[in-house]
Amino acid sequence: MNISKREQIINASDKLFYQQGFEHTSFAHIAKVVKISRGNFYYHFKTKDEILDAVISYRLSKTNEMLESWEIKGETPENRIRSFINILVMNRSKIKNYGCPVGTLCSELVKLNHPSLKHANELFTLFRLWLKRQFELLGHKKNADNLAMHLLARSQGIATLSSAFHDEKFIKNEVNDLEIWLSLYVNSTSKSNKAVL
Amino acid sequence: MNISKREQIINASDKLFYQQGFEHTSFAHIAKVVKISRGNFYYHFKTKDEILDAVISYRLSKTNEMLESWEIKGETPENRIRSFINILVMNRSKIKNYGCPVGTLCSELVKLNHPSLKHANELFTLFRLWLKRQFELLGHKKNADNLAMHLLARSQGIATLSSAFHDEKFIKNEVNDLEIWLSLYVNSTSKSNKAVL
DNA sequence: GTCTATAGTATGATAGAC
DNA sequence: GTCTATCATACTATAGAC
Repeated sequence: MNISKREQIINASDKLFYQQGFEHTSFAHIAKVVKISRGNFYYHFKTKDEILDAVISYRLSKTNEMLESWEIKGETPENRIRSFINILVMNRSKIKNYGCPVGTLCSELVKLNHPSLKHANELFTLFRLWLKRQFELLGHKKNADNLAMHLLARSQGIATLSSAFHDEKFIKNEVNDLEIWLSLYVNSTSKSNKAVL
Repeated sequence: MNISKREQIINASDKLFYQQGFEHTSFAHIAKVVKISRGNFYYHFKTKDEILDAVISYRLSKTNEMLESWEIKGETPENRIRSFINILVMNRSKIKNYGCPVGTLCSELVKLNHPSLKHANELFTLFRLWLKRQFELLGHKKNADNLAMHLLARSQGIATLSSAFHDEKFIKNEVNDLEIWLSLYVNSTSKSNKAVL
């Protein structure tokens, strides 16, 4: 199983951008990991922004795969949403160390006023639309997008504080709350539960 | 009213670190804003990390002042917590553009593995302990710290998504939910409301 | 496709004149 | 206290040999 140099670069960049941030990661650093010279680098990517876009595209396709697998695996919308909530627990160690890969990338690109922010944002939109559909299937037609955004925001906040305080246990506490929150929205109309956000 | 060059540097850095991020902001950039030469800079601060620490200390003292004013102004713990929630609305324009100054700084320092992360974290801790005290006064003795962390996380998530989607309206929606959430915790024991997180 | 060599720029930081 | 000049380093990026 041979993996192309290009893919190796994307994989390494994906990891490094997550762990060290985009700007802080240099060509030299990526080249060192992939074990190619800095000069050879430019055969594969002309600019650093090109790598960023490739990494975002890579993450988008991985995310799409994940959402599709949840779609197949989860028998009810509730179970599918639980799959989303559970990535916080599954990745708690990484999140504690580096935060959420989507949220921290977008935050950085916002500050850099980077043109690829919109591209990175598609990662959020992917989750947003997927969650929205699940909530619609639960009967929350009008409220679905708000609920999706609410759940995304809760997840982001959990990731931010977990990494700031370097606290894994906090994730479990909050995920527990999230699951209780979700159960209140299962098999209920959006009207009757408006107050329980 | 003369403001010292040192203070001018701290003010400018505070703003620039917030808007552009710490690493992305250079001495040259700060010097340009303050209108001093890059060389003169080193009379006031020996290293860039020294400025960061000064900025964090500055933010800590400003935050302390704010919390004390809420303490005096707010007649009930509920009102004081509402003051906290309302900074999201008050600063919604800045938050939309640059996120939360505390959260985004900590996120960046986490990625940089920067020694001043602990110092920056004191900003979170300041809010955390203050909120914890308010929840204790509301009768939630055992749950107070969890509630404080929960509220902090909710705020962080709101700020992150608002800036990622460049959406101000989302802040108002979520703040509305937060206020409903808070009202459920006013004059109630922690037991009876455990399920309404 | 991979390498070395190197250009050009910006950075953090220092020395010393005024 | 403020300035100019300068250094060493790291970076993105290019040119050209193999």
